[in-house]
Amino acid sequence: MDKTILNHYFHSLFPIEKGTVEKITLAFHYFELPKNACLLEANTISTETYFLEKGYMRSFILNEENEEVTTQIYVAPCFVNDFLSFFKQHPTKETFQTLTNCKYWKTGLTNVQSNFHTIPEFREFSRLLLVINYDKLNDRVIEMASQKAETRYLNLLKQKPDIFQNVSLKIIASYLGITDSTLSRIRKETSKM
Amino acid sequence: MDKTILNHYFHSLFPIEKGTVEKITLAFHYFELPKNACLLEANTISTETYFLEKGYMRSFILNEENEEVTTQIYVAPCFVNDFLSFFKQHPTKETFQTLTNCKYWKTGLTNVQSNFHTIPEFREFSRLLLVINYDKLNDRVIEMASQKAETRYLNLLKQKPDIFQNVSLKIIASYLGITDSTLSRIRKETSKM
DNA sequence: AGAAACACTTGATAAATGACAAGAAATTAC
DNA sequence: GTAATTTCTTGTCATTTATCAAGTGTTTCT
Repeated sequence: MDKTILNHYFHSLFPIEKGTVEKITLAFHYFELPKNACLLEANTISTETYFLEKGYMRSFILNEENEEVTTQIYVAPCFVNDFLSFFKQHPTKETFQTLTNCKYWKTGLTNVQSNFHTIPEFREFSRLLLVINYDKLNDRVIEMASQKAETRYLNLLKQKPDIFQNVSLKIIASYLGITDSTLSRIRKETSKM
Repeated sequence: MDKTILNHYFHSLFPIEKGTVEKITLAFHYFELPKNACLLEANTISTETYFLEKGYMRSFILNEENEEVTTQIYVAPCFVNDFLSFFKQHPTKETFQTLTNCKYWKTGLTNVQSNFHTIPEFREFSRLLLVINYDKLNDRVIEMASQKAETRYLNLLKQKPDIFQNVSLKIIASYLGITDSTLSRIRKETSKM
């Protein structure tokens, strides 16, 4: 199997020698999931870390009214993780679900731990992955707290335009923290501009 | 200087042998700041990591209208960091400011890096610190996207009751993503219940 | 002590968004 | 290919929250 995209992702985030990257990705295994499949279910413990090579997916939780609240939309290529569940071996709060057919690479916690403690570059990479994800989430909190729905929509449209061709508006709306009716109206308004 | 609280914080997050913790905190230095002082200014590069031993502080950004948006409220004891700025040596987006007199321990990036690469338990601790902070932020995004202001206020009141005695309502309001007038009305309403 | 700045509340009104329901359009299933 | 299901839009109306402005009380500064 061709690990070009996976290997390149490591390179792009932190400069690692080619041989070292290959050593790191040696224990990554390929698999695929069809559309609307479940990668990781709520209330289970995440035992693997996933690299999404191709496709779109999301994570969501159920609120008190049993409505699905989309917490994240993932666009390949990227790592997909419930960090707390994986590293602390806690049950997940969220469910991870494919939105299109998806291609993945996965590896287990044992392998991650072994690499983390023996390969300095992998340590740096791991930390950077967390730091970058933290920063993105922080930006999203700021946006949620200080921008109105229309601005958040326009930002998303600019940052991840392709999700609008691959993810239902209902899911995008719940990711933006609004109802699908409101998103529909916002789209109508902004398309005039 | 007494590093009891600092050392204990390491223990509480991840089980580390006493001697190892003392080795880790050896290069942490004590300092204090008065109320309304600036710990870390926007557009500078964070060169140190901070442990807040006592006091209250916040981070904030300026939005387009030059209004301060509080991004985080910190209650001792906890680590206070701009992760991206510190680990990637990028300029900060946020300003970190004391809200009361504060007591800190700090150490530089060189020391963190040295510990990270030589002390396995410190690596685990560092990752856990990031993971836990990521998870908290994630919970906040979910709350912002799915709960109304009154619910968010009541949750905050339950989780960090003491900030209401130590932080101005204006700052708490902007942390909740609402105006101070709205917070004032919510408090009036909920106090009747 | 007095002035200035700040924090908090409250009123009136407007804007943003949600709730619910119905219908059209697209997709999926058999 | 048709029925069933889901997605998206739109209308009406209710709720939530913002805006602006005024007034009171509190802190800070000199």
